[in-house]
Amino acid sequence: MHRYRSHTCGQLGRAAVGSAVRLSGWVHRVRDHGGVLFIDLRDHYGITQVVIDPDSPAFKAAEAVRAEWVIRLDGSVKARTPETVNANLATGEIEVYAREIEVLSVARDLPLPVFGEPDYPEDIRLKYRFLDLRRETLHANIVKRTRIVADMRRRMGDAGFTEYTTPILTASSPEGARDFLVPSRIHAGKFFALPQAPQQYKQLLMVAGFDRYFQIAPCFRDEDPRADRLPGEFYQLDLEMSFVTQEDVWATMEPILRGVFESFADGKPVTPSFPRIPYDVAIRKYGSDKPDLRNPIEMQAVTDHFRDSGFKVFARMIADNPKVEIWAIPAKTGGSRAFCDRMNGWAQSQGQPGLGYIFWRSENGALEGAGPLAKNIGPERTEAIRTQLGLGEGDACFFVAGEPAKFYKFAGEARNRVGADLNLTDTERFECCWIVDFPFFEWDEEEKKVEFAHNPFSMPQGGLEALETQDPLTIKAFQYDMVCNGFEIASGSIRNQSPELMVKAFEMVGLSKADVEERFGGMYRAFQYGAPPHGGMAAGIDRIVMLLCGVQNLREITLFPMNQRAEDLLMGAPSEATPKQLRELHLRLNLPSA
RNA sequence: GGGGGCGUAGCUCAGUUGGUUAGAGUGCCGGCCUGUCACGCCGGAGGUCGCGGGUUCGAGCCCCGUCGCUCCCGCCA
Repeated sequence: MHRYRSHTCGQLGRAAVGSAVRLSGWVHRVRDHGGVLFIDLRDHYGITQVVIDPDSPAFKAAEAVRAEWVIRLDGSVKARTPETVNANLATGEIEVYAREIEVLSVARDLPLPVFGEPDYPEDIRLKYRFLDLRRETLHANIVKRTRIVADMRRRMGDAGFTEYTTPILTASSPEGARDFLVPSRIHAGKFFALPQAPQQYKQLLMVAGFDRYFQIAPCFRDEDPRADRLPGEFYQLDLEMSFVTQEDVWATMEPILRGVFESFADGKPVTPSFPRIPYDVAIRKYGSDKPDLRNPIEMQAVTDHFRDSGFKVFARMIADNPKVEIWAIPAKTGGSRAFCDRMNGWAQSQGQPGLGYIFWRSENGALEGAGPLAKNIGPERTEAIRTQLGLGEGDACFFVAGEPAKFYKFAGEARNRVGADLNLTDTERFECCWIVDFPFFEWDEEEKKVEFAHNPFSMPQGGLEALETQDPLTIKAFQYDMVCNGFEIASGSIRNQSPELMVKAFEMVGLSKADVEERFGGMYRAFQYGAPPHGGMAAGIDRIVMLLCGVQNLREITLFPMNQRAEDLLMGAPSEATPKQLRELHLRLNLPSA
């Protein structure tokens, strides 16, 4: 018999009854009845109930074991009597009667219980991550994550992609996030940077003639964390294709990512065909470039109904500024004063003056719009708004006014809140879409100049001619995101591989040809020696796994995450360097004074 | 860098208007218990009320500062 086990703790069932087995695992739980004693033995695969009778030679040893000790035991499999079967356990039809127990490793008092998974402070969970990871939920999430990544690899391979690895020690990129720097010993005073993404490498791979690259790529950015953004490092399903239009990228990647979602959604429906929503439309309908389409609410402009109306606040805003619009957020089933007041209060807590509303009720058998706005604008205009939005008795509508560019974000949040509070948002599904036609440039209010809206690598729609003739702020890019349930899960573009076009685009944001050569020297050089048209995207693996595991925090799907302050409490990173290390790296510390 | 929330037993939390010896559940230790699977019953240990200062006859509670955790804004091409 094997030194440690003949079976795993998740393996034994009715078919094994009568056989002699050897199991090893952790003591999950002990139930000591004085006479008979039960041990739930746990390993990666499951839990098996072990029974130790008083006449068993193992009884004395069994009385001594404590939670999370590692033991090996020999025993025989017996069927449970019908009334003692545990339907909640995969092995619940049997139990193992132990005759010998060997303690392989004892455990001190636990700083973090495994059994029961009670809520524990984040710092203790991270310091004792090896215990935390034994807990069923987190353990299962990590396994699921690995299976999702394996599934992505398989689907990418099946679609003709090949995985190439790119350097981890690379050059600092001037655009984008803050880099992690690694000092060079050989080159005094110079630094490598960890890649924020393999963006330039994958484009160079296209120039080098490798078609259809992909990589499960580690990415490093030294930015402050969020619940959906880990500090330091994260992973992308990164890919690039040559001789493609954006239609080709969508047609290739949509089935792959839909397939991944369908395989791991636990039966929840996934959008069968992802709608393609232009950026401008998404902003107007949903107030966001990452709309949650589980929420059926679509906003509409109702500016004309308030023009010259009795509601002077809005009417005056419209008259004074041609950019002002009034947007309506229809709220089916929200037609109560309590709900409308609650939304109004929430808006004020968000720093807004308030949130105007109308709600419709039946008065003496007639449908009537209620609320201060309805009174001010009168029944005709109220009815016109109701008709436009398709609302009825028991429904409500909220209004935001101003320049859309300034309020759309708040409107989008209000839309989310209405959908959630009224249970209009169906949380038991995955609703995905493409957001397309992102603007190429945007207006930088602080610097008072045009700036790249996303990145300087994407191709402007209309090419050189558009750059030369069009109002820059109306130029779109071949730039797209994939969005699921309100999260941006992927982003990509058709790249600008023309040196002339790159220089022109940079000139428009106030940079010179020399700047292009300095910032993207390798790539700019490459584009002058036969660059294929190419494009691709990168999907955020951590966020996708988070969605599929149904958790709100990336630490629930990451093996060894850092805390909010970007420290690894288990390994004690970051840590101080020795004087010798610093000397070799030609570094001297200049610490902030306390 | 800025803002919000939290900080009382190992853990989750309660703690009245500022008033006697700061409690419960859980975990831990000991005892009892032959069918439990969140086993049950009895007992015990366990507290710098985050830390420092202030107000007060008296502070877990009020005030000021500070530290830690967390969420958000900035940031994240």
